[in-house]
Amino acid sequence: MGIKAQKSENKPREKRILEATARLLLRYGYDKMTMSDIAEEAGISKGAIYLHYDSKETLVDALITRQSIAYADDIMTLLEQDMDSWSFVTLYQLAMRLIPRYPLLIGLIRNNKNIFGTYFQRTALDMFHLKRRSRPEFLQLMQQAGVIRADLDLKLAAYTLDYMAYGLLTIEDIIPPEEAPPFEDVVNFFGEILEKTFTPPDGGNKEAGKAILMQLIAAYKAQLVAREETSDKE
Amino acid sequence: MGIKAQKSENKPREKRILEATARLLLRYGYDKMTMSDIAEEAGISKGAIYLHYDSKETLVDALITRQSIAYADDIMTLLEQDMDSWSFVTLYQLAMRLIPRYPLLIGLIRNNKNIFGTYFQRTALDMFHLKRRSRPEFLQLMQQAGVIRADLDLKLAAYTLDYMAYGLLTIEDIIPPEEAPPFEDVVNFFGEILEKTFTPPDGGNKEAGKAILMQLIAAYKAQLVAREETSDKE
DNA sequence: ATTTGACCAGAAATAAATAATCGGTCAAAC
DNA sequence: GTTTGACCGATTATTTATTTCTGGTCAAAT
Repeated sequence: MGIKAQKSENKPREKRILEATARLLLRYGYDKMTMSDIAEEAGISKGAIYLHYDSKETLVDALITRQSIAYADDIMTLLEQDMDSWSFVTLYQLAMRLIPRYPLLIGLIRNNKNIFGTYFQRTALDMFHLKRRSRPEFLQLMQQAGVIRADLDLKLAAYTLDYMAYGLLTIEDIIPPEEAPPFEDVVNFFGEILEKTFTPPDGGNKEAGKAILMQLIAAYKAQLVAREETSDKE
Repeated sequence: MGIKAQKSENKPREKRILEATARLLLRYGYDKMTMSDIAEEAGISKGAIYLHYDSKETLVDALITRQSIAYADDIMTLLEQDMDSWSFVTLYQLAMRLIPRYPLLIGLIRNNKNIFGTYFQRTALDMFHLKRRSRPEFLQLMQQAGVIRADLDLKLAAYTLDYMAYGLLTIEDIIPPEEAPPFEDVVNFFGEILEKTFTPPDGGNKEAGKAILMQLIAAYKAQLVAREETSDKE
């Protein structure tokens, strides 16, 4: 494992391949998008793609990993900006506010067959951290730090966060976006709900909570980066 | 319109047809379920079905209407029982608590193609009140009665109720039910969230709110019954 | 008056044969 | 060392012909 011929180090080209793939995935979907399409969109030859990735599948794997990292980065950046007004809720609010920047990740979470088609049958989905849900263990750390109400059942809280987030991402199947209130407002109210329901009245030790949080996100990102670096097949 | 040959008044048989249809819809789905299947399951001949319904489509229309009425009845019954401990939230909590009794209605709300298949292409979906979402106008009445916080943006509130309910009904696509907390707990917590977020601190005039509510549900049910009675095609 | 089930035409499924496409390779070009 | 694109086997799509099935009807039976 890992002694496969190493891949090209031509980073700019790699980036263009990934960007082309992202565009075409959204436009055509996994099954209709051909490797030739990608090459053309990226302005290179088909063979060049295989200088970077072993297969169509691993290419999409890499794209997803890349976007997950970017998403985590986005969240961390804005979390740091929000240093002063931070609460436990900020993380979830940011996660919702920023996810529209990554329609592919939305497609992943939603199991959008239009976008991913047979890719879902080929790849072990749960390898992606994204597919995993809010972990009660994480909430427990937050609770111990005092930024989540002590009397909250954490499995219930995690489940609630999950279905709210999922509902927010899928409700467009029922309500056309043009009938929806501004997304910004929806996310703000979402945060208000969490604040009123999950946060203890006194607010808890916000600094401690935030420290733990940043640590966890950094660990998560490190995990993603590690996967990106061992992207050669076994 | 309406001068079509009137249908059989054999109510017990009608009921058995509808029950058979409900079972087979869930087992086979609309497209795989044949009229002969239904006849056999109901223990009658195929022709007998057409003594009650003009087509497969109107049969399913009728079934949905029937179940919608039953659902509304269930809610009203339990609302009346809850006379004393009532709050604005009770309605939504009951609606969620009772909906699992009506898997077909869940399928409708979710646009479950497994169950309804091509039926969705044939029928104007929005004829079903169920498909319509929380109406801000309804919330406005509740707000005027004082059982909803005065400072709440009602379009936002309606949208939030919608995506929460939708998320609750669809999250099983992501989280297998056996990993979920007891549904009863989830619904209770759902109610707690609404209570904390939507209800004014003083609780408002609950009697007034409840009176309006019962009136609206009765009107809704009357509308459904009316449709059931004019179920002959134009 | 009711109820049935054989029957019909159109729709849908199946099968077979053929054509087109695509993921991936690698000798040749650069 | 890099990059390319013609090429290959396998999968997938298209076409055509054939068969089966199904929603709906109605003359006959009850």
